[in-house]
Amino acid sequence: MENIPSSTGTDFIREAVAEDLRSGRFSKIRTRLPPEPNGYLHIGHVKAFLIDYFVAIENGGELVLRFDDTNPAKEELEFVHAIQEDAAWLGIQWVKVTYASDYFGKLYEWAIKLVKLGLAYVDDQTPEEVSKNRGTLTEAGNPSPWRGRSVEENLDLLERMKKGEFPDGSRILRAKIDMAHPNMVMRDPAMYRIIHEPPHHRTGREWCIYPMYDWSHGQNDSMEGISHSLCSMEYEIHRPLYEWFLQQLGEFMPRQIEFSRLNLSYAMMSKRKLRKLVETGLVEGWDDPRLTTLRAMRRRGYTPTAIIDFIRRIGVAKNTSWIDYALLESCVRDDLNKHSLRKMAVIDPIKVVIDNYPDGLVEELEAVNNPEDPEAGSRKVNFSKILYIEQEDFRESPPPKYYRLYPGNEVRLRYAYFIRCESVTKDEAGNIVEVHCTYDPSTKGGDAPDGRKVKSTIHWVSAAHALHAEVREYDRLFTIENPDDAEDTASVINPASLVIKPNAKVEASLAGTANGDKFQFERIGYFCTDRTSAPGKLVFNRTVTLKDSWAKIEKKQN
RNA sequence: UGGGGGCUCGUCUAAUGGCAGGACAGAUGACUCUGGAUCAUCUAGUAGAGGUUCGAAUCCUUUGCCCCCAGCCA
Repeated sequence: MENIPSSTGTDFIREAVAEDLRSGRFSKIRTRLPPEPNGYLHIGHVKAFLIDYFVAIENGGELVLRFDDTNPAKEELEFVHAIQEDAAWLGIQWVKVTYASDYFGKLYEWAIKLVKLGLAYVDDQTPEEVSKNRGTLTEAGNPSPWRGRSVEENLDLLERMKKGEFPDGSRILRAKIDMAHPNMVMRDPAMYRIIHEPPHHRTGREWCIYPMYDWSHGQNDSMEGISHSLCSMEYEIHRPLYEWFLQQLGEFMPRQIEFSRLNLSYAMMSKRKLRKLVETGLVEGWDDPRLTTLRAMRRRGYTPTAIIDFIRRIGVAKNTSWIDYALLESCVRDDLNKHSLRKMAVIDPIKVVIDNYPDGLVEELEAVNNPEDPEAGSRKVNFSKILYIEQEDFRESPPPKYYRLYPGNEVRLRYAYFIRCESVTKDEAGNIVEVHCTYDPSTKGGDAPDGRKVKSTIHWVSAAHALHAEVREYDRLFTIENPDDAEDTASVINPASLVIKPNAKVEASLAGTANGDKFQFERIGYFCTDRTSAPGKLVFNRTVTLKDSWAKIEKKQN
């Protein structure tokens, strides 16, 4: 996959892995991608995924995609497909796809082993009792009255739990560790709980008990021969338990290493809140281009290269960090600048009439496709007497430092001619309906033979040849940096996060564009063709704006 | 308050006892047929206090602040 840049530099995880290889602790690197199929992938997952992927391939190792499907109440087949599709789009490659549920049988055998070792027991307490007896952060918990059951009774009860003899919530299997442990995770953690409904999306009704994360993840890692189980910081306190289980079982022990998760400003990362956002219709769906799900970013026009570059640039560490959304945008601009074709598009048109240009004449002018890439070649654009330019590019009374078109000023029409504004015509309400200009025929192509300069070049389209289009301008979805913290999501939605421009005019070469095509509309920004676009009804999404230093100047002036 | 983790320019991140560097953001300028891109320059940081050392972001002591953990979620 050509769009996977090899990652550079090092970090504490790569150093640890290299050291493990040197010391012989592991001879082959195998990592795993552990998504739970209960939602769509978002930018937060991408960091973890790419660390797993790159750590594997940089060391000649391999990656296993393992779905963590241990809770039938939350997981759906739909997400199993969507996750693979999104991860593949990013360019991640795995040697095989597995499921935690593939190992339910073996895991059950291991549980029996622990019971026989006297290290696990069936607890009949209600969930409330279990919770109450766990103690608090500062007080030890109380042992369950069922903690002392015989191995035989535990074995019998576990078998019957598995067969479905008991209702949900009536019993659990717990590890017997230490109810007074200062780390709450070690206070006799639950291993299996009883769940009858709904049936599991892969194993159906075969099982009535399902393992908890702690009693599944490490065991699966071990069974699959994972060398490094890389995860986020919140699992750090689970590591003692991860190691305890495998030690008691005497099984192969992978190394768990934790790193800080990605926090991105203005992005919603909470799966629960994200789902609610979609379900309440505040956004168009999981691929609404304002979201930071992978499919939304794809629809917005973000590229795998840009996203991977972004992850590379933020680094890997253990600090709690908040990444500025501007960094992501910078990566997107970087990639798109190098690779996207330039087009002329006028989003808020105003009519320009070239008074001294011959009626009916149409000229074909040469326009460069991508100044960053000579191999992209050039194209022809039609020029004629009546044009559209951007409303912003004309001012009847210009502010200081405004170099664009205004009465008496001369500018260049990109790849065409120098024009000078002579007058404007207005309707009864005083709105400008036409800007009248004259052109200098000797400046054809954009250069004046007498060597005179203009301070500004503006884009344009020929009215007779332009295509009609709808342009969707996106901005950050939220008004606050951390929308996950907002009590009421609806109240922090940025009302200007989507502005639909229904009357855009674009150059004729855009006629055959299809879903996902990416362009730079010169002087405006990067855009891509939306999936709802059709030949007679073009729709473009704004991926990201160009940097706009005039907007900055103007803002300062106000 | 118990346990675990963290604290370096505004934001991320390097420096592994020896010149605190890079990126994004910001500022200024050069260049330009995109007020884009590019290039150059600048601004800006070791949480506080002690100590060890010729030398400390790094080692020690101590204080402060932030994050995570009391699901039969992952």
